[in-house]
Amino acid sequence: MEKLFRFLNQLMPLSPELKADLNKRIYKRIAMHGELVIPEGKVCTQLYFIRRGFLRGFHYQKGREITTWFAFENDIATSTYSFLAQKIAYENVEAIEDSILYGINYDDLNTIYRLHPEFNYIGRLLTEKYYFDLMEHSLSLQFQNAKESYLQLITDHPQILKRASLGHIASYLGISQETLSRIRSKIV
Amino acid sequence: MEKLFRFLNQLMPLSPELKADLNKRIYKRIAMHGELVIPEGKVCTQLYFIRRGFLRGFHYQKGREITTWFAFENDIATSTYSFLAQKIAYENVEAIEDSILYGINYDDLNTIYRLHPEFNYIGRLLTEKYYFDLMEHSLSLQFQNAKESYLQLITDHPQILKRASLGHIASYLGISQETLSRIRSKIV
DNA sequence: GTTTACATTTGATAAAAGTCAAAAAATAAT
DNA sequence: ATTATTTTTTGACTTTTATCAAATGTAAAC
Repeated sequence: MEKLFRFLNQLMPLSPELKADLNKRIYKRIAMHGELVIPEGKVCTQLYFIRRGFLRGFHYQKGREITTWFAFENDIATSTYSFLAQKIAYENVEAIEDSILYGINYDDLNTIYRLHPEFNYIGRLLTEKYYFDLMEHSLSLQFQNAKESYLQLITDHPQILKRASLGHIASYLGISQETLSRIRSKIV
Repeated sequence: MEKLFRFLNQLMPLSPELKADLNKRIYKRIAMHGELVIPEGKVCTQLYFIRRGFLRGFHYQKGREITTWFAFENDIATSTYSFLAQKIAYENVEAIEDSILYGINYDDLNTIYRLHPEFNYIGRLLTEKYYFDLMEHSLSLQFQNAKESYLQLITDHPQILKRASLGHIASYLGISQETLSRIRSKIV
């Protein structure tokens, strides 16, 4: 848990009381490779900090899996829309490597926000960070062709390339797996 | 300004002091149709609430304009990445209808956040809202074809359809203007 | 080491979307 | 109203990407 506090502390110094209140409510969870950390179909109540490992968010569209994000060490992961809006999730979260997570549930997090209004600053900052990430992904989808998107992924997110499967990467880039395979063969 | 306070108040009741501090720092700006409200190439220091009108965000890619968002009455608009990260803007904001805006500058907004930590809650809430909007747009770009994206725009954002030009809408959907025109002719 | 399961590549073909150029339609300016 | 300007549509053609099917490669399980 030390690593989570270091992470939060670098965003904003945490008071001892805030630290204690967080400590009381955060729990540890292990997720093995292939494990569905958050399932679709019900309201997602858990938010996770990734201490170690690799997760992805995906959902089904016309019978196929669409991966919409990847998350690593020091990232926050949840079924975002469902967690924030407290509506039924259509998004699944899966561990694609053995992972160690620190979790907090929705009500507990809101209790923290209520008891420590300054914690909203961290909430705002993290939401902004993930907004930027999404913006980057979205721009790549909007005006780049398959090859350009792939090249950008190579330079901006080599981690994803190394650790995710071709199929997951392809759907993340909004292209078919065959197209990605062909692009890759031409580049190397 | 009454309308802005009503908007904020419905997110969280504003204390009289907060209201006064906002009042001191918020100014009014008129932007005419075609006016560049925020230009690229320098750090964006202004955030606007749209009292009335219609704006779009766009940037240039391979010599062409790419529209990434539209914003209406009761929306917040700025060159998002530049404003939040205080980095050089690559995004322009243009009024595509005569508009009335309420603005605040970056330092003043942060003064508000400092003097009134609870205002971070509103900041978090609004960031989350725009995160959802972006997510919706991004998903549409990722796994829908041109026709599906257009049909979704018709049902989800008829306002955009009515008020934006074909070229703007096409680039927003990530397709060429000719393709959009052909799709439209087949549907009607 | 062989079998089984799963992931990736390759080939042939079809569908979707882009490009360039010109015509038509809609708006704005005089 | 007429002209000028901008926006939208249409046509011919090219490029990109998807799809389906099969082959190959890789890794785990027995």
